[in-house]
Amino acid sequence: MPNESSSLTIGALAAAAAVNVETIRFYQRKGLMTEPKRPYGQVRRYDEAAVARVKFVKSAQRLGFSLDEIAGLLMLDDGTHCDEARAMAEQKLDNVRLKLRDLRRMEAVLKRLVADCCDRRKRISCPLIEALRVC
Amino acid sequence: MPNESSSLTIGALAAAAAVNVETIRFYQRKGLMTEPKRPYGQVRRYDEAAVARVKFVKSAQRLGFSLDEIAGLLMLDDGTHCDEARAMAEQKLDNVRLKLRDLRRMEAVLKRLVADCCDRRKRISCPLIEALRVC
DNA sequence: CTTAGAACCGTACCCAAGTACGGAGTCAAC
DNA sequence: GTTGACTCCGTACTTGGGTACGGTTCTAAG
Repeated sequence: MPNESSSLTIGALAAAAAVNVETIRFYQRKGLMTEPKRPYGQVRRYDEAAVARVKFVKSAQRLGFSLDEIAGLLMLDDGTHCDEARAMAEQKLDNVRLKLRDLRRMEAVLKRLVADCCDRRKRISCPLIEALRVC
Repeated sequence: MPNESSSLTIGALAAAAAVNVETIRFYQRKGLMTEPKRPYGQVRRYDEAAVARVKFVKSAQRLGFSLDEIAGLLMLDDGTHCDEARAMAEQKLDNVRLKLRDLRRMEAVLKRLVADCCDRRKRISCPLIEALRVC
């Protein structure tokens, strides 16, 4: 009984990555996951790399990347298409830095809001909207 | 002819905030914008605060907040419900800090990818997935 | 062997966040 | 006072990212 860690069924993979089984199948249809071989008859087996991949997709999504963009990011990773990969990475990097800039501003605003909120001596006007107006 | 800056039609508002007219109407239906009075017969007029509000919604969206969350953020702003506002702001702040952490990691990874990409002496393996695995 | 619980597969359905459409009303300019 | 652009409103459609369903096939345990 081959009980290597690299032998997860789709259900085990989904559980390990904390997503729905249907989500795995959806990602396969979208090309975000390759469908692995089927060493035991008709049932596919997945390894730890697949778990990492699904978790990566979920992380990148939380950062606001679309599945199409994530597919692009994942392609950077295969070693070939070096120039394209570099160009994409540079563009994503700009993208990420813009998000960072906005988020830092948001952090500052929320921090101030929390600090000043119930301090009625400092009457706050509208720091939230004000802070993001400069975009 | 009252040409005050606080007298935009919906079309002018949409243009000023760089969104579709339908989006403004959609936000009104969602309660993200209040429908203003109609000083000239049947046509609504908007002011600069409305422009700021729409831009705020768009900024917050880029940071990954949903429209429902943004509605919550905007309610923080009315001065009342101080305790709730504070609690929401604190929760959002945690939220924002998590995003910042992930994005910084992503920035580092992409930076390295750009630097190392075409340098075949340093054979990169899989920094992208690796970097976000720890979530 | 049988049989319960997965996996497989296609198709249908769902929600969020808009976008498009079409008919009716309004307004400013000519 | 008509024309053309704009507004209003309701309803329908679209896209992205899944979820659910239901019939069939596997597979492992009893």
